[in-house]
Parts: sequence; structure tokens; C-alpha cells
Amino acid sequence: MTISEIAKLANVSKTTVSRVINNRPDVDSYTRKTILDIIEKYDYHPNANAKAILQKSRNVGLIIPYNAEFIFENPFFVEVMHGISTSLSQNNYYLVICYPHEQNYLDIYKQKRVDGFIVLSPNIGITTLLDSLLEKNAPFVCTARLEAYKDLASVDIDNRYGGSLAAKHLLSLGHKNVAFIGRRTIESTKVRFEGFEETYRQNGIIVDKSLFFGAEEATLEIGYDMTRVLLEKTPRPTAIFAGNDTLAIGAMSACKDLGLSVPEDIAIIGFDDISFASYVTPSLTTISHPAFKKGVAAAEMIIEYIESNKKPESRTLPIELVVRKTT
Amino acid sequence: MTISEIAKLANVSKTTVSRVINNRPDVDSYTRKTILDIIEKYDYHPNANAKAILQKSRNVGLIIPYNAEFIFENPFFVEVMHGISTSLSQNNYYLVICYPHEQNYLDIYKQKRVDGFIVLSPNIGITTLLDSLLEKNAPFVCTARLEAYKDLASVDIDNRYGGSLAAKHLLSLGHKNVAFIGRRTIESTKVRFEGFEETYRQNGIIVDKSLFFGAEEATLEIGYDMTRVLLEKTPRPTAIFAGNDTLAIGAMSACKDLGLSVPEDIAIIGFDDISFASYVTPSLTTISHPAFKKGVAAAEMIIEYIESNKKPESRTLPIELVVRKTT
DNA sequence: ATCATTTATGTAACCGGTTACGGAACTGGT
DNA sequence: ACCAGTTCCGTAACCGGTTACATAAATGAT
Repeated sequence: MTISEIAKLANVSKTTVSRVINNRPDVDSYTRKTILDIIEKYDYHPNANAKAILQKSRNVGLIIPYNAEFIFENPFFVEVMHGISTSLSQNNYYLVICYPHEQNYLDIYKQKRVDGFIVLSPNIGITTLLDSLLEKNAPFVCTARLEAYKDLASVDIDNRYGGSLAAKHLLSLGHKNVAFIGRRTIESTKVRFEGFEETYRQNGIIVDKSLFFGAEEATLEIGYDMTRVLLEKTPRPTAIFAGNDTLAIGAMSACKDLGLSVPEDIAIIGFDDISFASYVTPSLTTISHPAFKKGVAAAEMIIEYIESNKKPESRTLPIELVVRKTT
Repeated sequence: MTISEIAKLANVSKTTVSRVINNRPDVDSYTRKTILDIIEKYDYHPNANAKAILQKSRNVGLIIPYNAEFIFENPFFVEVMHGISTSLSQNNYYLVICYPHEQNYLDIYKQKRVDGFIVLSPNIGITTLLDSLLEKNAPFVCTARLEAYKDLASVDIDNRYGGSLAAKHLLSLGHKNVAFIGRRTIESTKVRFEGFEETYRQNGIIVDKSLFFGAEEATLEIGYDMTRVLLEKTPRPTAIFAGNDTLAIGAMSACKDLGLSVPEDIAIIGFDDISFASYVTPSLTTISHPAFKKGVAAAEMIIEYIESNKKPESRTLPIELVVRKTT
């Protein structure tokens, strides 16, 4: 079924059918009904590709920077994706997953497969990607802020404040010798640690920099491994602040294997409040991070960007401390 | 940049440029080089939408049946998705996420947005979806088998055998009074239980049907709740076989809250071997389920289906028992 | 030298839509 | 009765590609 066939059946021109499909006013109500009935009867759906030649594709690309393996292992990112696709879907947009091998994300844009992008939590290592998107004037929205790219449209939380929340909590429990594990390559982790350290400093305690453990990625395994090394330090830290919950859960596993009990021997606090955080044993104290809402916001923003061709305002989402049993 | 502009610059016709783009043989090597240089110079990429009017879109839709919330909470499905998108991406296909509200997945197909679908682990409740895909002759591949739809192209494991592996393991540890928790609405769960029960029966033990707990979805929370109820039964079961790891981890949390220690007071065995299974404490005994490979297979199969227009052979992937600390 | 074949390229129609423009028929105000 | 403004609809060009067909030039066989 094509628009021409419908037109023939309705004894009108393609133009009139097009007008009906696109809900334009200047069609007689009787004619409109006739055409709509035929469309309904033959279950006609206009070819999206033909449409997209002259208009938008209504596709949004999700760029998964760096190694997708690590993204998918972290339920936090998955929840962001869920928010994105839910919101896009409700607005009649479609999400296309892009693995950016080489520069194919740009090809995808130049091919007009997508109208814009959401960049999943960009880190400092992907400046090439961001620069080329900027150069091509591709609309895109990031689900994390980057200091070096202040002007980008982004949705994020206040990571510094998150770090300070963790610090205040551990301070209130009397922890003076604390360690931090996190992903070195990502700016949010860095800022979380800065906020953490700052708060300790304001309370007269200098966090030992040698207890800042950074890794390339944030997986369960890496959280485990870092913690094994970390806990051999003397004096042994009494608390660990993990850059995210995945690392924290890896850390908990390491404590268990070392015969240390949480929170008696060592306290652990995570970040993100993924669903597993409530169900590991003991349940994990963490900082909430509204992943789904972040995704929804990113989707709304990119749609606004695409449709108005104007960069939307960045947004900051609220967070809070969630006290459970690991502290 | 369009094909006509490139043609003008190269002093040839659109046709010749088209031939070069599509790597057809009948172009003089000098002409070809000239055109390729211009394409390179202007960074031209053919419009995918125009292409897709006459050819394929190279998009594959991922249908997430039932509630996406529960899908995304389960790392197993996420890993399948990862396998799918990795493989599609390597073959120059693109993954489009489809939330099937109402019948929009069909619209997407009729609009020619996608060439075919992968249906993520269909269950018995989505016969309408499957029937309409069949009716429209849409190519699709399922990441789970359904008895009622034997003829569909699918990739799956031998769930019955998985259940028997779990049973044999628990039997070897002397567990006679065992419970099962699982998702009622999904066939794989049912078959896992059947295999489990069968093996017990072959060993002269009848599994108490009242200890088969079924729920609508398989979340951490539901695993927790079911286990709380389950463990009030007298005599208390000495082992729980969970339909998947997410439920198992929820169950472990419930045991902890009830003051029961795993595996001393109660053994737990899961299914799928998600990454968290190794890192919860104690680490979870489970049945491996090659999620990534399943995704890769599904992607390969749908590409074969689309390109050959012939339904590919179904595949069965190997599994094995992974013994850890909960049994 | 002639003719058949191959090679290289172009012309024009087509795919399934949208849209600028024009014009006929109807409406209403004076 | 006349003119201006609406309302409704069609014609034809266009979007950015592909493709059936034609043709000119080069090649090779006899």
C-alpha cells in the first residue's frame, strides 16, 4: 500500500491523502472521512523512509562511549537507558543503539538515520567524539556534565554534593581513616571524591591520597580486586567510599573473602542506589541517583533540541543519602 | 552533499556515482578513483532513508514484550541485548528498541523502519504479538522457545536439562525437602521446574507442589517476598531452586533477614549465572546461561532471515552447573 | 576490414512520500 | 450583481537515491 494507491481508491490526488495523513486543516470533512476509512481498511502506514527524506527520521541515537561491556554490567546505566527509551517511545521517537567503533556514529548522522544523539555519561577520554559531534552541528545531549565542555546540554546530579553527603555520613559515624575506590577515567567519580575530601578537610581530617584507588573501569571484579589490595594497607581503613554501587558490591565480596565483616570491621558506602543495593547482604548504604528520571530528562531534552533546533537548558537532578546496613 | 552534487563535481552521472558507492564492477578504475576521492574529500555519506525506499533499512527492532521495567532489572536480559547489539553493529545493522505499546511494533514494520525483529524471550502471554507478526510475514527470531510455536526461529538453551542439573546437584547434597520459586508467566521457568521435578521423581522423591511459588514477574523484591512466605512453611525446606539469579539474590536477602544462614540453614541455587552471582555473599551456585552468545546468535539469525528471506534453523546453546558457596 | 562482443557511461523512469503554486467553487459583504 | 476572500483540491516538481535500458567506444575474432 502506498499513498498513490490510497489516492486512487479514494478518487483524489496524492496531495489530498498526504494532507489527511498529516492532519492538515484544509480538507473537506467528508473527503477526510472517506480517506481515513480507506486507510483504516487497508491498514496503510506511510513509509517512514520516504518521509524522512524530506523531514525528520524520528530516530535518536544512543551513543555508548567506551567499552559497552562495562556499561551493560552496570545496572545504573541500564536504568538510564530504560528511562530514555520509555520517554522517547511515548513521544513517538525511536531509540537506535550506536556502538561508536571508529567514527561510525557520525556516519549514522550523516546518513540521516538519526536526528540527534544522547551520549551516555561521556568521560574525559572521548573528546574526539564530542568535538566531531560539535563540528558537525549534530544535536546531542549528555547524561553527565564535563568541566571541559561546560556549554553542552546535559542532565546530571551534583556529584560534589553527593561526595559531601557520603563524607558527612561517615564522619558522623566516627570514621577517620577512609579509602576511596573509583573509576579513574570518569569525571563524575573525580568530583565525587573531591566533594568527599573537601568535607573531610573542612572537618580537620586530611584524606590519605594513597588510599584513593582508581581503575580503568567500574566492574564488580575490579571493585573486588581493588579492595583486596586496599585492605592490606596498615593501618587498615575503617570505611570505603565506592564511586558506584557496582564497585561497592565487589568490595563487599572482597571483605567477606578476607574474613572481615561489614559494617563491624569495615563500613562501605556506594553511589547510585541500584536495585541490587537493597538486596545484597548486608544491604548497601548509598547515595540515590535518579537513573530513570535522568533518562527521561535526556530524552525530553534531545526532542526539544531536535524540534526547536535550539540547545535546551541543562538540568540538575536531586539526590539524597540512603542509609542501610553497610555503615 | 547528495549523489547529484558528487556527480556534478566528478563530471559524471548519478548512475556512475551510485555504481561506485555500491561497489559495482562496471566502472573504469580511473573514474572510480576520481569519484572516491571526491566522496572522501566532501565526506559524503549516502542518505540511508532514500536508500531504504528501494532497499532494506538495515534496522532490526528489538521487541521487549511485557513490562520493560522487569526486563531491565534483570542483568541476564541486558547481557542478551548486549550480544545482539554487538553482533548487529559488526554487520552494519542497527538496533532499534521497540516498546510494544498497543500494536506499534507492527506499525514500525509497516512503516519500513525495520527489516525484522528479535523478540526478547517471549512468554505464553504474548500470542497476539507473535500471531500478528506471523500474519504480516515479518521476519523475526525469538530468544526463547515456546512449545505452542514450535516452528518459530529461536535460540535457546535446554531448560529441562538445566532443571535436572540443579536437581542432581541438590540431591547429591542430600536435600529432600526443596522449594521452587519462579515466574509463573514464562515457559522457560515452567520447563526448568519440570526438569527439576522429573529428576527428583526419578530418584524416588516427589517434590511438594505447594512449595512451587509462582509470581508474575522475576524481580529482586518478588524473590525476597516469595521467600519470606515460603520459609514459614513447616517443615521448612532445606533448599530453594530459583528460576533465575535475580530471584535467587532476592531470596538470599530474605534468608538473611530471617536470621537463616546460607548454605548452612538453607541452600540456594539460581539460574543464568549473571555477573552479580559471583559477587553476592556468599557467591551463588547457579546454572550458566550464555546470554551474550544467545544475543549474538539471535542477531546472526535475524540477519540471515532478512537477507535470504528464509527462516533460519533454531539453535540450542550449551549450559552447565556452576557450583559456588550457596549450596 | 568487418562484425560481434565487451566495457563504460548516460538517460530517464521510478521509489513513496512532500510541497509550492494555481485555480475552481463557494461564501459573504456592499 | 460584483468582487474579495475562503475553502478545497489537483498538477507537477522535488527529495536523494536505484535501476532498466540504450548507446558509444574499445576490443577481439576472423
